[in-house]
Amino acid sequence: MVDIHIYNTKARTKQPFEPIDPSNVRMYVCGPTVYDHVHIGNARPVAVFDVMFRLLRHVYGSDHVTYARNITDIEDKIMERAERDGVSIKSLTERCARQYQTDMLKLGTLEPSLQPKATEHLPEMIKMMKTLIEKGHAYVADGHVMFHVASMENYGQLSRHSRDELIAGARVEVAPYKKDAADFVLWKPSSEDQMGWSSPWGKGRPGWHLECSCMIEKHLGETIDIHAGGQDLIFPHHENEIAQSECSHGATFVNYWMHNGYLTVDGEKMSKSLGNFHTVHDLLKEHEGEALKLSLLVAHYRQPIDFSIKTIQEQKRRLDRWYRLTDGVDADTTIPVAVIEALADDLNTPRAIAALDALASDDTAGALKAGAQFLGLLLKSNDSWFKGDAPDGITASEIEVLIADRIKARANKDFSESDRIRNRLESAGVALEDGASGTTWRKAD
RNA sequence: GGCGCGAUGGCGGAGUGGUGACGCAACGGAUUGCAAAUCCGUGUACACGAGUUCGAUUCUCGUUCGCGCCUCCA
Repeated sequence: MVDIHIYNTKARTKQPFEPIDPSNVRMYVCGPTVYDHVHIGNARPVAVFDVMFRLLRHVYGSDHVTYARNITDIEDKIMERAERDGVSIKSLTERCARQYQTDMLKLGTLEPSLQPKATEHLPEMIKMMKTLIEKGHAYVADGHVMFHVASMENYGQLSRHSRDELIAGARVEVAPYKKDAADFVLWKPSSEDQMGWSSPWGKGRPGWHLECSCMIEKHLGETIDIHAGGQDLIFPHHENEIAQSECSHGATFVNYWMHNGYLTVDGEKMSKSLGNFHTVHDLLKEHEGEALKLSLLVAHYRQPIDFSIKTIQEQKRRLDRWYRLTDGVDADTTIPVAVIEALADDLNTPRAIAALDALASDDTAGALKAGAQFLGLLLKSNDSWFKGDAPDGITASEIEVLIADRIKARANKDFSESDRIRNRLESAGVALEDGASGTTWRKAD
């Protein structure tokens, strides 16, 4: 049995991973709010924790891991966007959720076991709020249901923020209905024309944190093994999930918290206002999904990544090399130990990739293929990888005709004609390679 | 202000108390009509200053610089 070690945010240290139930290891990852295309930063946790999912399946068996990744389809930004675009909330969220799932699959990630949606868990949310009110952890004020932070002894255990610090550092105006500046919203009132659900406290909608607590409890149980997401979620999102869940059921909420580092562009956080915003959807038009995914895995997940197109191109070249080497080679039936060991050490993907590079030679191509495919790479045929859909403006058969003409010219030592044909193909985006077994072509980079 | 993270060669990026991971780029060579692809070869990197040590890029302290979070952003 492989020993997995995980850096646990709760303990701020690397710990051996011991599942609650090896026959059902449970992991939850915070997914996107669906109101637009997701950006490449949103894809980082998806790519990273997909590797975790694969590793857990490898170690505990593919039928013994449950991985849930939620879709947040209730949020004020959704309402604003739907109104701006004049579309219904439902059509907006469903379209975006579908697009998200399609794009993530193109990155070569596995489909999670479950993809629960907030809108499907209103009864559970109402039930949790009732429990929290009964137990004195929440109160009703001015149409809101608020979580009362002071009612929880060890609030702040994950982020290491004390309630006092929060109040001292508060940057926003304290809403008048709050008993305490640190209190947060479980439920807020909706006007007639806003999205909302009926509840014992009137028509309203849930606060952001409540859905994750409820979906985890319903689908995975009161205590789960791994909860993951971006570093920015540590506070307030995950801290408040802990508060809601542990105060409502009393059990430990999560044993291992994993948080991926930020992805920046030119050293700055990606944001629309800075104009450095790259959506996965757009990137997939220009770049291979596998190259995109590898770009997200070349750095350790807890390190920041300064994203660039150059990185994608570098990873494309690495994959080109791996594809050439493994052409026509069957993948070994076992995954290289070095790859598994690297991943088991707190998901050290750079080391796993280096291990694959070390296997990138003719006599270990089968191992390379097995290891790469374990990560969801090298899954295409070489034809599809190098040729893909024929480049714009020229068909594969036209290319073959020109190659045949060029072979004739070369046989006649008519190199000016030969080069003319090659240049013509090059300007059409086709690169030629004269190998020992003849001339082949591929799409130029 | 509070909490936390980081600084490795031209670039990306692991790791380690004592032989320069790995990849990209660059350069030289082989191969090629020329290329491409491939193969062989080439590199005195660990922000700065102290300390601990036989020995520090790795441990400790300090400095500088950069970044994130502090109520709804992965």
